[in-house]
Amino acid sequence: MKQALEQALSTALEKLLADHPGTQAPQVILNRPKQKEHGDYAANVAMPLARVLKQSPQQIAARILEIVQWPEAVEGAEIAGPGFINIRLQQASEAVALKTIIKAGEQYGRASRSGESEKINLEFVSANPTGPMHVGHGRGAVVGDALANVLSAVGHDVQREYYINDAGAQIGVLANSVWLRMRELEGESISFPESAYPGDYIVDIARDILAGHDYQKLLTMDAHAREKLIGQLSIDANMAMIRADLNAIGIGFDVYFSEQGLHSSGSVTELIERLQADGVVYTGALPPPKGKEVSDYTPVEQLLFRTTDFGDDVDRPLAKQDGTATYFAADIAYHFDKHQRGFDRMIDIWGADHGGYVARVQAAMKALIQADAQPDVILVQMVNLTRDGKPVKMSKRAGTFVTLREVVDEVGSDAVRFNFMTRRVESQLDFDLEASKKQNDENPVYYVQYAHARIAAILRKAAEEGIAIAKADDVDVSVLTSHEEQRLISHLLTYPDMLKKAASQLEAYRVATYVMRLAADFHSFYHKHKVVTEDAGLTQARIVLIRAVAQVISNALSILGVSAPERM
RNA sequence: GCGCUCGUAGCUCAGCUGGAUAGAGCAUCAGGCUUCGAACCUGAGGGCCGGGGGUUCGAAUCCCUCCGAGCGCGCCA
Repeated sequence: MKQALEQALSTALEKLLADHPGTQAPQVILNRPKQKEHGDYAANVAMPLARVLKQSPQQIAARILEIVQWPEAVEGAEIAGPGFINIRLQQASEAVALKTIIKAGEQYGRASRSGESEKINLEFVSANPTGPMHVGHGRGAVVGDALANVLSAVGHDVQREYYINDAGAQIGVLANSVWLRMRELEGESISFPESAYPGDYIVDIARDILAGHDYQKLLTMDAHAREKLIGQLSIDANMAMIRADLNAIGIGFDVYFSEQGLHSSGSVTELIERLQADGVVYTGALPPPKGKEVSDYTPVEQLLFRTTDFGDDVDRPLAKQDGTATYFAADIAYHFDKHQRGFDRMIDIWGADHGGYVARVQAAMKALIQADAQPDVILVQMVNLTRDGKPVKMSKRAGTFVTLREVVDEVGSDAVRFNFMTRRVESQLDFDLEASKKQNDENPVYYVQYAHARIAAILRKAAEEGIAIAKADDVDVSVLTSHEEQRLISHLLTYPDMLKKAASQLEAYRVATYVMRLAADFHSFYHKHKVVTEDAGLTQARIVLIRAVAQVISNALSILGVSAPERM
């Protein structure tokens, strides 16, 4: 319907502008007015034309209305306010679309692959394999997974990828921490250094390794080889834990990509050579950092990438003083690798604390590819964990660190996932453990699920009453004329557009706000109107309506990774 | 000091590629269950959209500036 109206207006505009050669017809975008008096759809096309045509928007709108050939369902259109064209549709003319929703089922709102489909690589979470994930990682995970669902839903081919930072100094720290705990478990008295990882999970890993390996042999083996072995075993253990924790909120990946692999395969060295050949690398010393007190600053000659030529603030080191590659060097190699794998587009979801990193990666890719190959980076702001409104103090060292797994175990996957999706990623998020456990107004996830369960209950009731649910095609839905019914119908019809917008803007939270509003509309309808009544025709029509509502709620929740229960 | 993000009702947030009277939940107050699930609904009060300037027919939305908060700023990842 919307498309038909836009088409009609576009055609009218073309005719109108035939008298004005050279003027570009503005794109017709219809929206749903907030107020019922403003009709079912509104167009503002006349207003931007006012300046070009040197006529008042009202005059132009009047001309358009003279020319336009509306589709049959249009009852009337009038000019209002500063020049809006408000379109009224015939009573209940949109209700027939309910049948399409029911027929499409889980597919409603989804688009299949088309010429516009892109092959997208979406990298998210990528938590270091040195310990458990915290709630901030959880937010990134939930946002990333939902975004992947949104992008797939509109027809893109999405690969979910996890970059494992299994290289660098932190792995040495991890190996050392585990080794110290192993020795402690074997009876040695160890003073645990501050630089080591303190968590209990380190002890667990140590115990597991001892169970599978001969301690005496480990003691006597070459220290370097031992560190490598224990490091790898510890990474594997942590990754298994991370994967299990992600699984607990229903998240999995298509690809786990190892940073270590980039080093061992020579990709990092090759990349640095490539950059050297391009002449964007030099040896030099960086100026001291600004605004941060560095007492022992000593300039160091190192291999620098001239990222300032590509939009960065300062040049960035590719190699450390000892000659080994920096994390940055590996990360460029990683992004280059993704590009070589043939993706049309890559999206990275990072925590806000990595914000300072965006410019250099994009600069690097610009230097390397000389095309539009920069990743879209989505920065997810912090999560402030509270309990009854009071901040939960977290300190890794004091052992009061709250992990994502603990939160999920306490409040449940659905509540965690939905609450993480109710805000834009740019906004910091307060997550209250107690409020998220409450099954009441403070917790939107149950509000939405309740609407779904309520519809299931009505359908059960109808079945008890012996009402056979008619095929949607055989039902006359034109009787759904009340305000509440019309509202629900028009809201249901915007679902595909909402999804498209969420995809194009990379804003999956729109699905959550959408489904909350839909649930609200349903609850209002429920209180005003009975579905199962004496009037058999009306009953069938309303059953079609609520089935469509349940379907869309279920589809939306599925994208968010939240269950749509029949009973609660 | 510089960069990124944010600032909207008492609280938490939508609305931001400019459009009509700025919305929702919580909290407060007043109502609603003999009737399909009250984990719900209806109504009321509550706003210099952080301050100021600009762009224009029109600004919460765009630009500049100031204030405030978070994050980041050498050879960690």
